[in-house]
Amino acid sequence: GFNVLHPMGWDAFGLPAENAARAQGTHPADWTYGNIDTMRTELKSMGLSIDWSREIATCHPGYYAQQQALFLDFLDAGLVYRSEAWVNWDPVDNTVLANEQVIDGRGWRSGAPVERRKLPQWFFRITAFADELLEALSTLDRWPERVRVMQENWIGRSEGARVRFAIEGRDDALEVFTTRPDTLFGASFCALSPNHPLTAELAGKDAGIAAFVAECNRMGTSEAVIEAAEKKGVDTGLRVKHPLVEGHTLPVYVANFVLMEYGTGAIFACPAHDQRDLEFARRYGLPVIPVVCPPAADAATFAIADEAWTGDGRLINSDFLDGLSVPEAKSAAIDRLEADGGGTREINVRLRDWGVSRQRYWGCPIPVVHCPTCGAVPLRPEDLPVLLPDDADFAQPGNPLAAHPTWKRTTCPSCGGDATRETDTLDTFVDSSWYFARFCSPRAEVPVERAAVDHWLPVDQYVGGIEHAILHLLYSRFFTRAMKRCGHLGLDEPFAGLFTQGMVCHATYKSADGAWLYPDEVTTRDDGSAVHAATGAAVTVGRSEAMSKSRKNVVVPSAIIDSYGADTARLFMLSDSPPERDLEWTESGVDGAWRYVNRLWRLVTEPAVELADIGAAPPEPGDAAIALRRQVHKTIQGVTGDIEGFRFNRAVARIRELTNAVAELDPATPGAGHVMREAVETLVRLANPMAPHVTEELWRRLGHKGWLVSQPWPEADPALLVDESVTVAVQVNGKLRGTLELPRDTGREDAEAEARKLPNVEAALAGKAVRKVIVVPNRIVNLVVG
RNA sequence: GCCCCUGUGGCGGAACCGGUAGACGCGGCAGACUCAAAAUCUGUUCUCCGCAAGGAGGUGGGAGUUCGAGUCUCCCCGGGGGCACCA
Repeated sequence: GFNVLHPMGWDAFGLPAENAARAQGTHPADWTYGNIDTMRTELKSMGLSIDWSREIATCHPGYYAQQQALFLDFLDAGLVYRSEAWVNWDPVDNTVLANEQVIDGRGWRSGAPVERRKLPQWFFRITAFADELLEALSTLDRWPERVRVMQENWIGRSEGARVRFAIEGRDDALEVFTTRPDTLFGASFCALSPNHPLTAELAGKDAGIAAFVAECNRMGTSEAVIEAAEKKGVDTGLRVKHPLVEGHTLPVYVANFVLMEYGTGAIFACPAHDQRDLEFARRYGLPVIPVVCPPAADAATFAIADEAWTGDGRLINSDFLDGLSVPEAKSAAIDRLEADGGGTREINVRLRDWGVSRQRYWGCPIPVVHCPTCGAVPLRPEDLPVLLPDDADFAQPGNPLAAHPTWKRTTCPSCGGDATRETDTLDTFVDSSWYFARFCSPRAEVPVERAAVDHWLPVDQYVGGIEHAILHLLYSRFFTRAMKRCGHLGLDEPFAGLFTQGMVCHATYKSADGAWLYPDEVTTRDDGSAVHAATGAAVTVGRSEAMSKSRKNVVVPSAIIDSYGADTARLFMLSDSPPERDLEWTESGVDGAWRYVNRLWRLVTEPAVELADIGAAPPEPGDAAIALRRQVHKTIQGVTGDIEGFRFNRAVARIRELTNAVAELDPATPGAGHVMREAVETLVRLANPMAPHVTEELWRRLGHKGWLVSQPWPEADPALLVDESVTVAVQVNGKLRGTLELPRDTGREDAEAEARKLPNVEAALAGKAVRKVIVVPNRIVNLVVG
């Protein structure tokens, strides 16, 4: 009864296609469209009711041309810029690598040591929306809490102050960001990032500093390296003036633990209350002055040993801050700094602007040209699209677009002179950041038709894996806001409801030579050991993990559908595991679903009781028939609620319970034929979303015309949802001693009296005085004895 | 290190708001049908004591709140995930 848009599309640009092209000599487009055809066929065979008329592929010019138009709009709106940035550079493959593609400091493909390089890159100004993106998380009440928390952490807002330290003998000041202005009186030095501009300036004149910076740049950026790295630095010789203590100066170091990417790239250090600062201070013999006294400590004797105190307490050794709590002192210190011009209140975010340049062929070309006189010039909208050349050479390393002999040659839209195209393509996460909007008008000659998106968006129910919690879901939220700013959309949030489903997992198999094996290459012997089916060689069974092509622990849907049918595959996937949890794929589980589908079939085609004709007047039903009717209607209500709440495993369990009850009905019960028809039809209707094919066939066999899927969803009769009698648990001192069948809503006194009559209860009471009686109507009677 | 989630039979998992723990399924065991097997069907299946009726214990461990705790609180342990030299 709902008007539902349920489309499907392909996020089809990206590295795998390009790597396959390099490895197999196929064109990325051929490889990609071939895979799409295979997957479309498999999805269709599952019977997923997808609207294929809206199918899109992000690698199709019809899609990425509109993405280029959006890029130009964003550029106009100031949401795109070009800037130099440090990147991971693979010197063998001649490309930038994402952080995830750098393993132990080496390129994942080439194995070459990765270099840090500064390159001009295109950025989306996602930080312009940092506050909004954080604030609006609280409005996403149909999102999982943990996804909101993850985004909150990722944005990483922290409140603090920007503090200026005037440099002795110079006109400029060193600016630092701190969240602990309360500890300013405990400052014993300042430290610069090795990549700080001032560091670069000093390194030009000081070989010692230059050598230290070079050493830092050689160090990998991997977690393991950082973890093990010691806090090291070098004194610059510069001295800065303490902003709150007249005449007090602090030394300035370059330190390896200060990041250029966060804050101002420089810090002031209070070793007593920051562990890194403490380690650094101990190494270089710098003062450690406690300024926050823990609640349990004595201010007169409190001293720092090996651990910095980062908790709350009262301020000491801090002039006008003495005696204040940490939050009070933070506020008071900033007030003083603002009054003196020594600093300002500042909020910092961890979120960085989104670097979208990739030195890759198989992605959306960036619609910009580089002109020797005009610089980087965006194309005019009428110049779009910029299409990928079909004849790129994948045999050579590096970016095939840059290496193409003619593609990049063009003229400047501004001056008309010779110019070259931008050869970087967009990060594939850009492609997936607005596709949901494109589905509303998939063939439009503009990125989105406003009327269509106003009608359909936001997405009412989004479904995706938890792995998208930060990247895709944050980028899409940014894109929606950016598109709104450019007039394409009228809303801020793309996804009103989000459900994060689990992954399908399977054990992994490895042969003795370390090669991964597909599950169907492996058989299990009677003794439980696994062997290679063809050779009989021993196989190592690894732990179950998410199915992935690289580990070969995959079972292709078509194989299951071929042997069991789509209904069995669907039913199995829904049966056991709640959808947000990972699903362990086992053959035995599939067998169980297969048995159920067959059982349902037999129940309808060979019923134990002849089903009453549709519309025949029912006789006076027997008790068993009445009870089954009640269960039918409770099942309708339960399954409906379970489906709406994404508890598909519970819904399947309820359907199976009703199936069991139907099978147990005594055929001699008066009215059995009528209740059987109602029960069996209800089963077929409730099972239809899970197993559509067999239930449609059964619907016809039950004598109906037309499609079951077009029938309204069954509705429970409220009169049949309440039982006339209820089972009440009877406890003595909270321990179960028996149960009672009582008429619904039996009074407290009557319930207690009945409870006391139970033989077990009498024995348990055994003359003891009942001190207290708790009666929860229709549920429990608890007799408390002294 | 910080943050979040999670822990229930041999296994996947049920259990609304604190009220009969283990629904439903898988697997196992026993039986029916069969020459036999497969398929199917029936019974049984948390642990211990007991012929039985029944009793005792039991939701990672320990405390607490409560008439009553898988569910709430605190501490600890295990598993998973996120962030991380973030100032």
